[in-house]
Amino acid sequence: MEEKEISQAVIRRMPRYYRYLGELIDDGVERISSNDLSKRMNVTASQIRQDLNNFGGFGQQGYGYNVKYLYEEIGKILGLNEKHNIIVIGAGNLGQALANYVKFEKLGFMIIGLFDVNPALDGVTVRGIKIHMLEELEQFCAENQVDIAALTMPKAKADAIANRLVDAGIHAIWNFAHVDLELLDKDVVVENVHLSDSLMQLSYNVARNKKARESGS
Amino acid sequence: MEEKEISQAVIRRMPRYYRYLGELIDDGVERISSNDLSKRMNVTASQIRQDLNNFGGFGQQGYGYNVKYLYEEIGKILGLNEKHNIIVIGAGNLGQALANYVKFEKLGFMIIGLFDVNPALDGVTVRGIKIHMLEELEQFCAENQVDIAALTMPKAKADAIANRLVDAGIHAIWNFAHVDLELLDKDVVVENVHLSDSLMQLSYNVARNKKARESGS
DNA sequence: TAGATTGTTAATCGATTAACAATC
DNA sequence: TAGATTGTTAATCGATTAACAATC
Repeated sequence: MEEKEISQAVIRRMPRYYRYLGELIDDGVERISSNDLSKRMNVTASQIRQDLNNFGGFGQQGYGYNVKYLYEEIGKILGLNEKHNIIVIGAGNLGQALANYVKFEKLGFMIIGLFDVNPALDGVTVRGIKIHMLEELEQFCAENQVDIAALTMPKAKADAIANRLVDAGIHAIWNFAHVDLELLDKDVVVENVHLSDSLMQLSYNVARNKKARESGS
Repeated sequence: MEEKEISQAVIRRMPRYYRYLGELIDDGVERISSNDLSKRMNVTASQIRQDLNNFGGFGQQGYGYNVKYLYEEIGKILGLNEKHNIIVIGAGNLGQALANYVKFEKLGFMIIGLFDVNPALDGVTVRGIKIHMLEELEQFCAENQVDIAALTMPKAKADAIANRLVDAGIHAIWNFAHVDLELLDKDVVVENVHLSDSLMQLSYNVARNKKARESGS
């Protein structure tokens, strides 16, 4: 039963394959070779074949890959064959933006509740999703199947709430707070979205690009 | 004048160093060794020294690094010594959430305008920032110094608008639309934030973790 | 000076690319 | 069957870690 660990570098690329395959389906393309796909996606055909073969042989020699089949298989790999219930902690702008984003539902990620400390938001709904007070968190988790918690509150509170969530039995955190969560319990998956980090990376590349433009040209 | 290219793997880590150094300053710490920092950040001391030495020698043998100095130098590397003006295309939930996020301003990223096609939003302000109609885009760019454009509109429109932005002289795009932008002009820096990709990566790890828990325990 | 810790070179590890035999 | 294209092994490349001489 030894499962070989697949690197996160590979995992990070899977959603992109999934997206391109979805577009191919929309375009009515039935099959595609790793070579053709590599040209569209700007990666090497080798990488595509290596990546996919981490999970099994989805293609056929002399034929290539069946687009629809591969799309579905990658969906399964990414866990999209099951529904995931999400709660959002922090019903500020970002939290409400997430609640309003219908795209996630199409992928099977259902936002089933928002939580905040601001009494003015108590009972307010966003696209039909109710905002609860934070103190109801544990009870809500006991009464509902919650798979993922998205953290959008200020970083000062993130650690404490993350640990409350873990205690309430949640094993997955989508962290938008600008901290590295310190979770004593190791059995938790954290995915960070650090917007300001991303903006700083862009800023670095802007400066570098500008420099190159000024000297290079 | 040959500039050695620094890998994006290194660049991606710089904002994290910057954040930890900021916290050390808040804690009143004056100096730190790569070894102590490595323990806090959960990386190797070797990596810290290698990363920093891409940009120069900021430390001192037998002493370590001066926290404040290193913080400022990394800030400069990331371009935070200059102000950056941002416009946001798409004044929906996400666009407005970005406009409301004061954190960016503290880092020198000023959002100076929002753009949308919805006439109902024309002239509305978000935290004092005005929403313009999309057709005013070119004129706005001509009259204002715009450094970065954040794209938060539906993906169908993203490519066309990205090219308009490039034509209007913008060299940096912070792309939240779920497409890979195809920009004919190569002199543009793009940073992607694909929230659903990130969610799918989390979903994969949830499934893997669950499997491990069920068999492993 | 002795001790500490950097900057940097060398060794290792992992990820990507190339090559090709297997096979549809 | 001949041609195409995969799955997979081998080669290369790049990134991370270890080691240590330089030096504060």
